[in-house]
Amino acid sequence: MPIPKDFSAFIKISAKERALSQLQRWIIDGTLIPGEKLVDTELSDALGVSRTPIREALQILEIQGFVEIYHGKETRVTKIEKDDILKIYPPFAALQSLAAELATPMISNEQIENLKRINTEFSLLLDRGQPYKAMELDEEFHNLIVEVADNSYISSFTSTMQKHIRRFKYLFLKHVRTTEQISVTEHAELIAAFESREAAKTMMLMKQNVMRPMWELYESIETNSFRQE
Amino acid sequence: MPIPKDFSAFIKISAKERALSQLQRWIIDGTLIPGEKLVDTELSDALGVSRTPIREALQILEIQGFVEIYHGKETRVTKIEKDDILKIYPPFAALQSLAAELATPMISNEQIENLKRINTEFSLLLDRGQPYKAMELDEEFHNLIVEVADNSYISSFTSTMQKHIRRFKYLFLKHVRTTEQISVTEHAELIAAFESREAAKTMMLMKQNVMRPMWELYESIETNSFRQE
DNA sequence: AAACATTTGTCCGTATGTATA
DNA sequence: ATATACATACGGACAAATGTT
Repeated sequence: MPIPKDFSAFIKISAKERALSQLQRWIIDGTLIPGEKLVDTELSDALGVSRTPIREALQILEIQGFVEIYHGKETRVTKIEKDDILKIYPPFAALQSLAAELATPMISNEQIENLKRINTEFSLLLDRGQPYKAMELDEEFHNLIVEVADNSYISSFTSTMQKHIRRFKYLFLKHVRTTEQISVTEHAELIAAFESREAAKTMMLMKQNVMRPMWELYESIETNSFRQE
Repeated sequence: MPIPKDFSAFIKISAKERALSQLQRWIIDGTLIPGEKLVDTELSDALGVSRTPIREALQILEIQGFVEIYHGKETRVTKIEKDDILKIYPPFAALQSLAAELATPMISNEQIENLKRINTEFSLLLDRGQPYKAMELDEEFHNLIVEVADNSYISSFTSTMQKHIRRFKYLFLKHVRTTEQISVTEHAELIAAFESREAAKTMMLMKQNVMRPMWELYESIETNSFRQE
């Protein structure tokens, strides 16, 4: 029996990849706090790999905007403040809206069924009071649309932006209480617009669905209510 | 006399930065052709640095979408085909349009004068038959607006997209004959909309000014008229 | 199938640069 | 101003993985 060589369960993940995703997780969930100094020798001890993959991971994190490397001096987790939310959301919304536009003529019935399934699950998790899980389903909903849009430039950028948004929620909200049931309704409207193939409508609804939480978040945050070096 | 330590002329550029910008240049101008295999030892010889900064540069180029690293196997310059132009422009236009919207209430009279100056120069270069120089001025025009929008997420993404577009032009057009005089007019209309602070109009005009060249380019290219491995 | 050649991935020592006493 | 401590940047050697003969 022929076994495919790179069957996903057996893909070997490199030390660099491990370091990258671990550091990313730590920065997003606040284990590594904004402004914290990162020393590669310490990180390499902590993660059990040498300094090289750590450094490579840090370079990538710098490009993604999660750390700042002061040439020859030091490396720190990027700071973040309340008003940053106003900078992150608009470009994210613009590309999500574009993704919706591009997806409108492309989306299959099967994929629409999938969106419905995700939205039902999303609603259920909100009812059950599982906001973290619900957030993940919301992300899944949006990512499926990006996938349908089939544009690697959009997907790579939105994936990074989504991580920044997630970090923001983790840092500023003790309990992620985003996206109330109104989002479920918006999703349903969006799905209906996909079904009737109204691109202008999907664009508008998508923009709304992304931007509304921005204002809710912004107003629910007291200034300086967050940990920082 | 006190000499500022980091006066720009004396800033030391790291080996990684040099390698990155050189490789980027080579990929954009077609010295390194699509699909070409990149061996880090060869590159380190060619650039006179060790493998470490080369590898770091390649990681960044991978994120930017200029090379593909096949884990443990090989690294190649990304391929590109005629239809890619249809994927690159829309997200670029979406963010440029957003930048215009954000810049509209922020732009100063001085910055508007600057746009006019750039557009005049741009027009002059087109008349003189200097399309490369003209392209640079066009980029300057758009970059100034992005700068005014003051959003690092937008600027980092658009900067990468602009490089992809430039690469596209270098690979597919023997003589960059982009942006005829119609673009000068569009810029002038855009400037007028900035002056009257009409955000909806600047958005629309910006989108048009970015997307029109896409179609012109697309139709001026015969299929498979480009070098590739 | 197995040894080889090639290239990438990782480790770690050292040089360089920066900040502090 | 000089020396010292510290962290990063770079280099070169070794290990692991892949493809080939």
